[in-house]
Amino acid sequence: MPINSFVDYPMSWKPDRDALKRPLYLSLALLLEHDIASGYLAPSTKLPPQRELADFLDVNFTTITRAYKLCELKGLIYAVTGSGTFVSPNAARSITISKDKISSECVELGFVASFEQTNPIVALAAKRVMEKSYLEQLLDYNDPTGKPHHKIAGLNWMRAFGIDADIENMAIVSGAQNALAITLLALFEPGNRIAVDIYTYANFIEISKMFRIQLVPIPGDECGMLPNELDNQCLQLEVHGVFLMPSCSNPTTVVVSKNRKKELAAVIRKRNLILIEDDIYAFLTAGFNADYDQPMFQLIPEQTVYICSTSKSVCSGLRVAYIVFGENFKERMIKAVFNINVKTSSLDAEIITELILSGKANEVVEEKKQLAQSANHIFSEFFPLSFHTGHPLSFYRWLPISDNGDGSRMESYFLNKGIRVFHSDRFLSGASTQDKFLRIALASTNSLEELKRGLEILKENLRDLNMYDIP
Amino acid sequence: MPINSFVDYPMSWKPDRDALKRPLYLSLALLLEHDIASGYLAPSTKLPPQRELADFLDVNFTTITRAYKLCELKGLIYAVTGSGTFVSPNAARSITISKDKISSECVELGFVASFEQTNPIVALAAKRVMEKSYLEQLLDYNDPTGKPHHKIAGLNWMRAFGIDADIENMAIVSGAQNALAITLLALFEPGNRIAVDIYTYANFIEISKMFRIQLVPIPGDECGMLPNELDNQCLQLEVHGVFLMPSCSNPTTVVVSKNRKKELAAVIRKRNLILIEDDIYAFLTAGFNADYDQPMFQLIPEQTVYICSTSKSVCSGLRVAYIVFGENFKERMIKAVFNINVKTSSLDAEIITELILSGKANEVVEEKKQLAQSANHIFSEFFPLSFHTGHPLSFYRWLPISDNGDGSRMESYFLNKGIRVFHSDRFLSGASTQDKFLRIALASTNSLEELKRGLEILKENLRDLNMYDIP
DNA sequence: GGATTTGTAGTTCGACATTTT
DNA sequence: CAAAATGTCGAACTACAAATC
Repeated sequence: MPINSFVDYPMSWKPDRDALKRPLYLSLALLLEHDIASGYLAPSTKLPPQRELADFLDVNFTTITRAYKLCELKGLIYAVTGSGTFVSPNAARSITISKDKISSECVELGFVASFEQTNPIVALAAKRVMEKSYLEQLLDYNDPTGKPHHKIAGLNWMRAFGIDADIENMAIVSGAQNALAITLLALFEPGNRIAVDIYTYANFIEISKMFRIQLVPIPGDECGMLPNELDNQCLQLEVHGVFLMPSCSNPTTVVVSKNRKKELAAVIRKRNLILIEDDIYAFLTAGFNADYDQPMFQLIPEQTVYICSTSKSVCSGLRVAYIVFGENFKERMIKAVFNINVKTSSLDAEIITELILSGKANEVVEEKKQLAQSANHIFSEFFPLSFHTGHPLSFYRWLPISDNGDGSRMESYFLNKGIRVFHSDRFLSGASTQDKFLRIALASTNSLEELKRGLEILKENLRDLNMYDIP
Repeated sequence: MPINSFVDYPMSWKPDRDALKRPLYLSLALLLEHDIASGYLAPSTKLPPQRELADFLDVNFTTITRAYKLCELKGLIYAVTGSGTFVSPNAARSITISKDKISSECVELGFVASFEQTNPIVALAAKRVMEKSYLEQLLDYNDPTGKPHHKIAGLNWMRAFGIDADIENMAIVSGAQNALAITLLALFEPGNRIAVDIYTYANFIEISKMFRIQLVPIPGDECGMLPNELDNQCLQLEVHGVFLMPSCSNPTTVVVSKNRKKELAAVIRKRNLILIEDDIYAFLTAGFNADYDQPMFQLIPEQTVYICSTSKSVCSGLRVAYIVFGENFKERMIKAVFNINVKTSSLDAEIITELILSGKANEVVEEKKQLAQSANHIFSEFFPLSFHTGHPLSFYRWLPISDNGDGSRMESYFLNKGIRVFHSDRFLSGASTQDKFLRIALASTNSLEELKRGLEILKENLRDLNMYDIP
């Protein structure tokens, strides 16, 4: 195609030449950002190639590179060498998932909570903590990375998952999300790249955007991310890290197999990547899954930040997570903990510690597992997916649908029908795919009865929309 | 001076030509970083001008610009157009201030705590909270920016300082440092500039470094930052924000006067800056200082993030701070709260709320003020500085010393003598100054007796060193 | 106060790698 | 498998702004 073809084949985006001010690259980036935000450029639209747009605007093509790069860092577009530059699937809206207020009529199948029915046990432990003679010592600035006895309890807790570490190599922080923020700030720089599953934790996508870290989507199979694909991407781009949730990937429910962990660890070692291992669902997998051996941290401790939150396993409202890291990350991690938190409330940590040491935490876990089993059973009755290979106790399910429409419109549709669900578009780390899914939270209703009501609505509407064609 | 003068007048830094790999700019930056970290290039060393070094290495001078820029973003060096490029005073070490373990023999006059003697009152409130019938509701994922009744209590609390806002325009986060991290992530980008006092909060310097935000030091007088100087800097550079602690600047104890607030607000409005108003010491100033009127937030609400932590006023171990922001920052701020915290423990917020609503928080404040008055009185007996113009109840004092040595060596010296103090170098936002100080924490000893012991050691040693020549 | 020194910022150039055709 | 399309990255060029002398 000749370079001047834009007369015959109109470019998908023709910025107004006269609207451009100097500096050109900035002005151009702002124009592009505006046209994406306003919806004028729809997700997945292919933008003009750098050279073509440069020719049209009569500037050097690397000026376009710069403008595109700015927008790419903001997560608005993504570029593939050889193919072109495209508007991101999630460009126009925030995909942050949090417990927003929704109508109380509405059944929550979107945000994943953690069977809050077990909280009375936690409340009891909180009361016991208040009887402690050393209560006042929990109220000062000391021990910013956590009181020693809190850390030891944490190590005890994680030993069940196979973690073997020293209290010097860990810190207590305010939940998994907080741990991710600390890790990204401590070990990565703006412009760095982190490899992730094609569908990955939506809040990780969002926080990466905020920190200007680019995600590199890596294909996977039913055993997790494919080591070869990871290795290939590292050859092609400079990749600095990998983010994985091996015990139960969010949103796909994939469990990384023992062998796959070893293969992935080998690539990570070879390519000298930093592994962020979010093992929030370790309690569901260790001791349950026959194939489970140990976290990846144990395979490559010097290159791993292991994150173990108690918000799914014990209690979501007490913001306590453990971070475990190798010696070479220690200084940077601890500095980031200071800079983001100063410290985490020792009171919350004390309650979790009390639960762990008294054995009540295990009771809670058992009860949550029971509830998860029941919930998954209910789900399977509504949607008997013969090919479900994910975690059998997952707190959410990944439901394939046939759909070509807009993800957010679909979510609104269901919201109107009385249930909240999340469309797979929210979880896309890169380009759009053919296959579409809904993530259905099983752990967020007040009762299993309510869950059934929600799934009933879901099934009916999927039938009506002709989107669920599996028997 | 001819360009080739490096033969006659040796350059302060002559990187090994052969050690350079491609990419040149990166390799050069790493070399420079190494030579600074190793101490080979001492703080305040003037580096060769870009063109001179370029000539020496036979590359274009903008390649040097790039290498220098990289190091500047890391806070290792700073550049002044017309004057040259210099190694930062704090380049080689981290200045993060946190409550590290120090020998129990040692008197803590470095880290500023908050008269932890009042914590029994807080412990009582914690116990009362556990009796609440709605305890379990504090343990779930709901209300990520804070429960409505917690927010209302926060607004009540801040009303005493002159804050008038809506619960929609605030969030509860985990302490002031956490609030700063959230604000920087939400409203600034890497490479942005924030104006600060020449001596400013050390942890703000550190966190800005981590977020790759550059600080622009602005001179001030006994009423705070000078509006003209701020205005001038905005003319010269693109400045995006200002960081101020108007009620009692850390470390200088300067209180920004009513009029100065207005003048500064005018410049901030004119230059369209974002004001980060860290008002952690509002409780010491509002209702005490006759000149006090209201926070700067009230003057320019649409351009301000107001941060009000309870860790100095009520309890340091409960990590609770309120952030108040205008409508145009709301969306970005709330998103950042999700991405860094998900939420702050409602249990901690409930205890603070209980303290506020029961009036006990005010009791705590009164007790801390009493202690602060006594501590300041003791300090003045040891060091009768006639010219002390700062806050009379400040939790720390800013002691001028005559010294030309290395700040960290001086700190070690005192540590060996049995006290921890912080040298003014830690608080430098830019180039070194002539005047040197020590920041002496008054609120961190277990008793006023211990404070006296510490000040005794301090005074003796300053005399021995001939650094304290004021009667 | 004008020339010089020094740093900043936007743009262009060229070599190169990958993907598509 | 070669050619074309497309994006990436390091380096150079140029205009300019501020500080110094």
